[in-house]
Amino acid sequence: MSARVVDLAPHDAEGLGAETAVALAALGPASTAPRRAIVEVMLAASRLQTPEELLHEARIRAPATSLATVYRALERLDAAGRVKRATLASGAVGYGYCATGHHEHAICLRCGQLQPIRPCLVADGPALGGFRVTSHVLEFYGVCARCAAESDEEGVAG
Amino acid sequence: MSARVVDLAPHDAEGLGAETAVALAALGPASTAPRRAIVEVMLAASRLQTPEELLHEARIRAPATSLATVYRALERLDAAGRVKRATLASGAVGYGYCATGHHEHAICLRCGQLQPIRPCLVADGPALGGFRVTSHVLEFYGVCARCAAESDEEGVAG
DNA sequence: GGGTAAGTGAGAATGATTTGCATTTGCATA
DNA sequence: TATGCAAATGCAAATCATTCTCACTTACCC
Repeated sequence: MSARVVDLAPHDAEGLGAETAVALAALGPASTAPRRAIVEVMLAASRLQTPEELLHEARIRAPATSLATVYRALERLDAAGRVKRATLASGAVGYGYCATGHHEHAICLRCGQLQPIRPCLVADGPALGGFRVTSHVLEFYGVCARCAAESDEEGVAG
Repeated sequence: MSARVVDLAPHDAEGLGAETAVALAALGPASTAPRRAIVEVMLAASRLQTPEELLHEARIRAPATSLATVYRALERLDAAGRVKRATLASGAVGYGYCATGHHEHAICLRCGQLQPIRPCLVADGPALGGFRVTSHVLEFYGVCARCAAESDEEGVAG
């Protein structure tokens, strides 16, 4: 990557409305309360969440939502290439919404923060010795600025 | 990636002996038949294999090997950063040995072929807006040359 | 060769994820 | 606005990869 300047994309509130529509479309033609709730929760979050967490949040908006529906939604969003799944340091599995459809992220293993990287560092196009690339994933794992600051404090304190 | 020339690394038979030692060391101080079998199977394979497949192959070399031991080995190798885990197109989960410790691969979703990319396209070093990178993963998903050729034949035939 | 800690196999347990099915809901049409 | 139908849902049971338990075996150091 040499000295190329790369930024983490800021959380983009403006695009939320349009992206909500995209996500709902990925779930199917019907717009139901549980689907809207799940999609809104995932879009509002800037970090990976467990299915249980998603369920809890979604129930605030649509109380009858069930865990099965959360999984069904994740399955469809995943089929549409819009879901990032990762195992966090705690061992829990987190899911996050991937608005760009490009899978280049910085993932904090401490808090699950999921930040897209822009511009994309890698292109899909080139053939690798006859290998036909259909998609790619670039992930940087580590500790986000906030978690790093917290652990620094702990280090001083303890 | 612009027009940078990148190659898939050829399967490196010469390094197998040394790498076997590295892998066994990652499993612990004792050199047992099941461990040697599992490591040899993983190193000999150029593609992702399911735990069941690994067990089957390992039993050819060490008949008493059990699935639990395969998982135990995978766990330790993973802790050493030497395991690549991916879900294939079939839905099966495949594990492969990652000799370089660098996780830059081309993965064929059809047959599970796992080829390291050299040289690495990405460095761990740079800070992403305060994000401390500890590791990264770059994966190109697609269809390897052989599977592509096969599906072309099918296309002509059918 | 003997002692001991580590490694192992078998099977049970676990827990995330998926599925079946009766019921409910959204949406198009009358 | 009322109605019909297909899609969506909740619940609970089923599935299945993975992990754990424990009695037994093995590798390794002395």
